[in-house]
Amino acid sequence: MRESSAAEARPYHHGDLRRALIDAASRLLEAEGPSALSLRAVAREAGVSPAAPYHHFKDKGELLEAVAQEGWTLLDKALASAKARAASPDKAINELGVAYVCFARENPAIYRVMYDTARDREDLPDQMKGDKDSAYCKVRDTLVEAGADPTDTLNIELATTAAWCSAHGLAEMAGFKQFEHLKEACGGEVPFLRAIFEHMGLVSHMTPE
Amino acid sequence: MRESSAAEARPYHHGDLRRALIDAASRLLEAEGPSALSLRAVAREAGVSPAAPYHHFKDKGELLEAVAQEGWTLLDKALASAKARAASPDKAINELGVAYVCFARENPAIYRVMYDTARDREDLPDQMKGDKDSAYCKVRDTLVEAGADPTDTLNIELATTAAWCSAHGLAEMAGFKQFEHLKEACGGEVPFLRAIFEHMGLVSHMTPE
DNA sequence: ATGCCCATCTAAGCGCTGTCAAGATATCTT
DNA sequence: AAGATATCTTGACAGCGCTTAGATGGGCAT
Repeated sequence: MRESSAAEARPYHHGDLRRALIDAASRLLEAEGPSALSLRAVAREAGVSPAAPYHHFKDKGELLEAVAQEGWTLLDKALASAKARAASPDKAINELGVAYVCFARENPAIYRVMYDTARDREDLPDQMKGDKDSAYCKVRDTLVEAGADPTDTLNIELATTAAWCSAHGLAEMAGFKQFEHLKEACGGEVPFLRAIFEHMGLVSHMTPE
Repeated sequence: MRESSAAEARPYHHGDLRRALIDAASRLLEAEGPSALSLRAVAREAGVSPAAPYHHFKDKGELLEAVAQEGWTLLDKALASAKARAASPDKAINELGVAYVCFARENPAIYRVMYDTARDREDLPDQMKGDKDSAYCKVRDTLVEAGADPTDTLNIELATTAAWCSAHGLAEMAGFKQFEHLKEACGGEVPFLRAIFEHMGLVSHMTPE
């Protein structure tokens, strides 16, 4: 009776059906889109009966939450490597933003699931907001490194929130074809994103000029 | 054979089932949430058989598109009256932003449907982007009135897009309970929104200082 | 090694869904 | 008055999420 730990190490019949289901769901999700994903299809993809998933997840929502968790982990990695790549601290925020949007654009289905499950609970996962080196804290620390006053916590939190919301809004809208001509005028999608983030002026309001 | 015009004036049996279905859908949507909305429930609410809606809409998606259309019209009105209320041009953009987010927070279900249907087609409705006095143009004009150079069209479009994305991101995230303490610290939801928009600095980058 | 326990998986079924085809009914046109 | 046509209903199909009951087989105590 040691399956109370976070992840069952070695289930019985299938090997690791929980893992297989999450993978199958991610696969179908990115292939068919979030609205087309059914629990039965996931079971089919994993080669088990339609009722099998219910021994590993309370319901469909819980499976999606597990998929979303994976997504937040991936996003965390993407942001970490973007921050490592950034040349100077005051350019790092916009680079984080670009990396954020690129992640969302490259994994549209999982990105959608991440926010859909979060909104259902009106609660962002700890992974994003709570942990010491979460994505949120990465943004906040970057703002401080860029010159924001670390003692003015309200202002820092507001700025971090502003940055996050901007990136999320851009991530959701960058796919609309109305912006195609703007992307071309900027010379590609990434330059377009950079230009938008510069317009948002996320740093200038934090530094004591 | 004059039903080819935008809205059937006076259909046969029901009176105006198309209208009644849209209203019923809006009602159920705001009451039960987007995920709980079924076409059959809409028909039930309108007092007709489950197949009746198919004489007015190709499928469920087309009904939702009609509901979304109503939403864009409502949003347009909200933004127009916010702009009329604004004291000075350089404060108007942030006021538009606050009004935008308030609309989304007061009509969460319809707001979701607006963007869900738009994303399905990767295409925003003309009502938002195309028309001469659409919501998009309202934001752009406000930026010009606040001092942006109207001849630099690329810059204006980027700034308008940046503003729109920021507002949309904020609208989607303002519901998360992680931000409750920030709202309290700011003295309410609207002051919180104002503070965030100020951090986004949407105007400062447009005016030639 | 045997036998029990229980986790895992399957089979079958419930009520729901979106959608369609066929038929009934009311309105418009002539 | 009669035919055409738009509207609405009935009945059906496949698929969905989820539940219950039963089959299967690995882990563990004896």
